[in-house]
Amino acid sequence: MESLNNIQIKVNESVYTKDPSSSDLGKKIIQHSIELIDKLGFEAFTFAKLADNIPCTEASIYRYFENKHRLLNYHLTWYWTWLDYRITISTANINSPEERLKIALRLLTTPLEQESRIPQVDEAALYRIVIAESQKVYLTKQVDEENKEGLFLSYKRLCKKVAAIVREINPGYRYPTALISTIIESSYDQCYFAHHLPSLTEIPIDQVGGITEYLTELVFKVIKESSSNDTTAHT
Amino acid sequence: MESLNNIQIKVNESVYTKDPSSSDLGKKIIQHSIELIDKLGFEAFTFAKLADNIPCTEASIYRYFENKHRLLNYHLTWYWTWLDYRITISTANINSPEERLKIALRLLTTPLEQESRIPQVDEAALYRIVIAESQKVYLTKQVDEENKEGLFLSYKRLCKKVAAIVREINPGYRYPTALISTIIESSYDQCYFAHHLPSLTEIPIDQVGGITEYLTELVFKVIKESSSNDTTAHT
DNA sequence: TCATTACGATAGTATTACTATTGGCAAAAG
DNA sequence: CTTTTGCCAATAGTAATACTATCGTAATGA
Repeated sequence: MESLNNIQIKVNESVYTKDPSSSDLGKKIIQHSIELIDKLGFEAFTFAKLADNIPCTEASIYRYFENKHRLLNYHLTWYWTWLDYRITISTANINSPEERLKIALRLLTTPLEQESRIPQVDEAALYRIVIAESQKVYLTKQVDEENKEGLFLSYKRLCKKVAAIVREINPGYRYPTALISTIIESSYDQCYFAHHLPSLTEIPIDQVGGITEYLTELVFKVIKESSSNDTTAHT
Repeated sequence: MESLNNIQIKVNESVYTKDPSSSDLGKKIIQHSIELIDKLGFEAFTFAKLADNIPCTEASIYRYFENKHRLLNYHLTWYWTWLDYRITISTANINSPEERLKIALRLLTTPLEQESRIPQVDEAALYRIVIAESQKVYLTKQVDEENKEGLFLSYKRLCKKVAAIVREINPGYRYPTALISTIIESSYDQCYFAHHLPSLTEIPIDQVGGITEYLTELVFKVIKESSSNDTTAHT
């Protein structure tokens, strides 16, 4: 239950050059970069534009983050760490693994609202960044090195934690981690599709719990113990 | 069965400025860009480097494609159109919708090998591009405009076609299109994870049919008619 | 033969993604 | 009360990127 210590959401040191939570400028970088990445998209976002917005100099930003990729990683790491924390506190003291899984799935698949106890973070904007940009953080030629540096630990921890609940419910299911990583990615995909490519999904934008319902139903059907299984793939 | 006409795999006109299949240089652009994008990754790939490789001038490439995004779109459109075609011919004359779905899922989730009847296309490299870069084609700030231009029709057609089989098997299932788009994206994700972030999946790199097996089992469990359903999400 | 198209060659521009250096100011240390 | 240190602004500069524009010529085709 180590995530309970992270009330302030500490991000892995290898993500940044200098800890942005340690200074005023650092906090402004975080806050303004969320707004700007959300507004411009990650491709069009640059440190020069961010510096204009804060305002400060480009060079100062480079003292906190090696490049804009690391900054994106910071935001996602923060988000996944915070999710992990919320899942931990929401499932504590609940015995039924089915109930715990339902709670975890709801938290995993529900867009952030501005319920925020966390000040100065526009959580709705952060969630839009997660939806639209999160894959770009590992779909690069530097994945393997960055993985060695530990830049994806928060995501892995999150998957692992929820997969463990699946394993509790049905120890015989062969793909718990794959299932949970599938669910996380799908919740982002389906949310994006609902907004931009609606013919790829039945889930409407406005229906709040739509994605949660779709994916919760999916997970429970998939992990339910089946008497016999006639779906072996190869012909 | 219109896809049977596309034996040459025609790509939607709005993707390119000038049809690359109409000239030698165009074909070289296609062929060399597959190699280069695969080698460098889409971010580091530039028209200048492609021009050096072919060799030709940068300006000449701009006569075929407005920018590198459109070129990526071309490759993915080509791939999805070809997949659609292969699914069509492989499922023709098969009565059982279950059997047709299994075939479609196998084609959707299996990496391309160099079985190629299509000359001068490095299909293994193309498949690596699909895995690592396909999301980047719609995760941009220009999605909505590009969608209006019809740049994602091939993908939508593919989803729709397979979702129709799902609907045949279980007309009561509420999310056939969402399920298929989930499957397609997941097959790319899981393949990528297996290679670069193996702790996010149980599927090993070397096991050829692993992803197909995982996803086929998942789909059939999900669409199986269930007598009663106690997995409504909200607490 | 005349017009078109295809392409190469060359040139130029604004922006991006950095790196490097200098120097001021404020807080902590001696 | 100094001195050091760390933090940041200001300035400068660079190679690469993502284009756009113009001109000339060879081949194609009607």
